[in-house]
Amino acid sequence: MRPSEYETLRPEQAIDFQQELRKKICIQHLSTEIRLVGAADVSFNKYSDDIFAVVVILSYPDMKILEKVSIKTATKFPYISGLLAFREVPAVYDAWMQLQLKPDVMILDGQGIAHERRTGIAVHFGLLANVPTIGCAKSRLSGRYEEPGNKQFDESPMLDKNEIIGTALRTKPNCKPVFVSPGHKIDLKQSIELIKTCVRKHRIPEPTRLAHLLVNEFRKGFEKDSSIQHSLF
DNA sequence: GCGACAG
DNA sequence: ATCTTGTCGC
Repeated sequence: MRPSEYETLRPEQAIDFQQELRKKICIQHLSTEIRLVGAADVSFNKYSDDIFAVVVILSYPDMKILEKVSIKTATKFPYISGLLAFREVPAVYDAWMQLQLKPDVMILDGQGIAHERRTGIAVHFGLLANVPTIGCAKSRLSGRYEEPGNKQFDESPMLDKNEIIGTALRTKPNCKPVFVSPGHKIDLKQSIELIKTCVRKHRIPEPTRLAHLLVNEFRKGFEKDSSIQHSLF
């Protein structure tokens, strides 16, 4: 099924689709050298079906932006906890297809296998685009965990049904941890290491943080001011 | 039945 | 996620 058809699915059918995706999950060591890291984020306007998406490609571990693709489309699928991918992946995939550079690994804003059916947005996108992915979420969806220590890079495993599904990672002292879990074609240990390497001065790792800033900047460029909105893009 | 609930 | 100013902490 194509991403553009997701909006035709009812929640129950989306869950069935996830059960199929679950059979294809591939969590393994990534042996290729990582030189390019990508990140995606989406943004919305309240009460609107418009959805804005940005995918950025950064050099690794330098964290310099090498490419950016911004797109604006529409979404009918509502936000439902556990079914986030059906709302956001279509737009991210549109942007992905327009990239000149393809990253060695992509970071998605949300969970990887740290999901009730192990099919968070990072797993979903990784299988769709056939690219290694990591889920880096700002909050927990499923799984239990002990609060990690308060020193930088202290971590604590996320457990669900006797499985380690991710790690709560303290990227900055006195800041809430981020929740890291592998999505596709990479393992948890490598996922954590890559996220650590992408952290600079902020709680959120650079690729995701920049994608977030860029997509909001892109969205705001469409705000009411018909007189100049064309000259901006 | 009640509480939890990525973005 | 979005709506929003000042404000506390490093």
